[in-house]
Amino acid sequence: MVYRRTHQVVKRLAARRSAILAAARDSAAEGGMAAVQIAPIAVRANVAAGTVYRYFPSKADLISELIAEVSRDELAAIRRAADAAPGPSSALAAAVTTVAVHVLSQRRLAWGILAEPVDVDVTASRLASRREIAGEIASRIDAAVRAGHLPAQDTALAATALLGALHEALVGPLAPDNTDDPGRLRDAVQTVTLLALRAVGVLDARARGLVVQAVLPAKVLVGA
Amino acid sequence: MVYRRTHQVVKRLAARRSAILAAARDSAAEGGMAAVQIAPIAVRANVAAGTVYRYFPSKADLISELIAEVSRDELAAIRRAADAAPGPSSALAAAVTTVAVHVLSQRRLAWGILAEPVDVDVTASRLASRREIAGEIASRIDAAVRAGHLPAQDTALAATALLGALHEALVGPLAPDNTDDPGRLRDAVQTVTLLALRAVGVLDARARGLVVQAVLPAKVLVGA
DNA sequence: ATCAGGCCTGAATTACTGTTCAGTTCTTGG
DNA sequence: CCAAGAACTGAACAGTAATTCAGGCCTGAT
Repeated sequence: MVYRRTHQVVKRLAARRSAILAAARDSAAEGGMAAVQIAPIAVRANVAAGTVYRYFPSKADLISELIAEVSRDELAAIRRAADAAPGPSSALAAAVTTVAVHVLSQRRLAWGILAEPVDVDVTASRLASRREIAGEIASRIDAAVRAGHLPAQDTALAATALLGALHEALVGPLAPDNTDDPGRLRDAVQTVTLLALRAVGVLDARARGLVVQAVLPAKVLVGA
Repeated sequence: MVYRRTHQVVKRLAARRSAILAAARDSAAEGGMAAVQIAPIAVRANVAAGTVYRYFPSKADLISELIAEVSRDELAAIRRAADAAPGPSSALAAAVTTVAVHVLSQRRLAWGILAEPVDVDVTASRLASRREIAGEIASRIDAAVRAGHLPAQDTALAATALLGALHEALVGPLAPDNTDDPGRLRDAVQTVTLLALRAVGVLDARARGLVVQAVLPAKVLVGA
C-alpha cells in the first residue's frame, strides 16, 4: 500500500467534518431545521453532496451529531455557571438563567435542536440531549433540597417541568418576539427564572434576590 | 338545474366530513401524526383518497381542523372545570389539573396536536390552539392576582410557562411512561399541578391544599 | 323514466430530497 | 515520475406520499 493517512490528511479530514457540521449548524440557526438539507449544506461546506456521506452515514446521523454538539456546549455552560455560584440555591438559579440566556440568544437554533419537526428520526439524540440537561438541573435541585433550602420532591420531574417552562416561554411559538431589545430580553430571563425557582419551592422574596444575583453575570451574554 | 342539495344530501356531506375528521383523529391517537396520511384515513372513513380533497383543500387544512377541534374540546373542559371551582385560586388549580389529566389520558394525540413533527405546515393552527389555551390560563391567573391571592406578574408569560411545564413533564419525550398505573398518573398530575401553582406564587402549604381539592373531581377522568 | 349536475373513485402524476456510485482527482511512498 | 489506493464529484436514482382528474355513479326534479 502506497497511500497512508498522514497527519496532514487526518487533519484535513477532521477539518472537513467540522466544516460540514458547522454548515449544518449555521443552516439550522438561519433557517431552522427545514433548511438543513444535504445539498445546501454541501455547498456551504465547499464539498459535493456525495462527500457528506463519506463523513456521516445519513442525514439523521448528521443532525444527531449536531444536536449532541450543541447539547455538550450547553451542558458545559450550565456547569460552569452553577459551579461558580456560592451555594446550592444560587447554583440552581445560575443554571436556570444560563439555559434561559442561551436559548434566547440562539432562538432559532434552540428551537431546531429541541422541537422543530425534522423529516428524519432524531428522537433518540433529542432524548439524550434533554436527559443530559434535565439530569444536570435535577442534580442542582437535589443539592438544594439536601441543603434544606427546598422541600423534598421528585427532582427529575421538576427538572423536566422547569425546562419545559423555559423553552415554551422563551423559544416556543408563543414566546414574545423581542429579539433585539436587551432590556426586554433581560426581563424575560428574570421573569422565567423567578417562576422556575418558585416552582421548586423557593419563597417569593428569596427567589427575587437569587434571580438578581444570577442575572448579573448573564447580562454580558445577553449583550453578546 | 335539476340537482339540488336537499337536506338529506347536506346531512350526508356533513357526516362524511365528520367521518374523515374522526378517522384522522383516531389515526393520530393511535400512531401519532406520522400515521395521519390521506390514503389510510380515506380507507378508515370509507371513502376514496380523492374524496378527502372534496372536503379539505389539502392535508394541512385537514390537520389544522383536527387541531382546532381538539383545542376547542380542551378549552371547553378547562372552562367547565374552572367555572365550577369556588374561588379564583381553586379555579386556576382546576384549570391546570384539567390540562394535566387531558394530556395524560390522550398522550399520543396530545403530543401530535402540540409538537410532533408533521410533513406539512400547521404552525398557524398550533399557534392559535396554544394561544387560546394559554389565554384561558392567563385570565385565571389574572383573576387570582386581582383577588390578591398571587403577586403581580406577567400573566401571559406565566401561562405559557405553565403549559410548557405541563406538556414537557407529562407528554414530552422525558415524561415517565406510566401509562396504565392510575396511582402513578394521579401522582404525576398532583406533582405537576403543585409545581405550577407554586410557580405563579402560591405558597407551598396552600398549594398542596388546592391540589388535593382540584384532583378530586379529576380522579374520575383519570380512571376513564 | 330520464337527464342534468354535482359527487365519488383510484390509478396516475408530481414533487421533493436523501442516497448511491461509476468515473475523476488527489495523495503518498518508492 | 509512477503506481496504488483513498477521497471526491455530481448527475442519476429511488422511495414516499400528497395531489390531480377523466370517467363512472348517484341524486333529485320533471
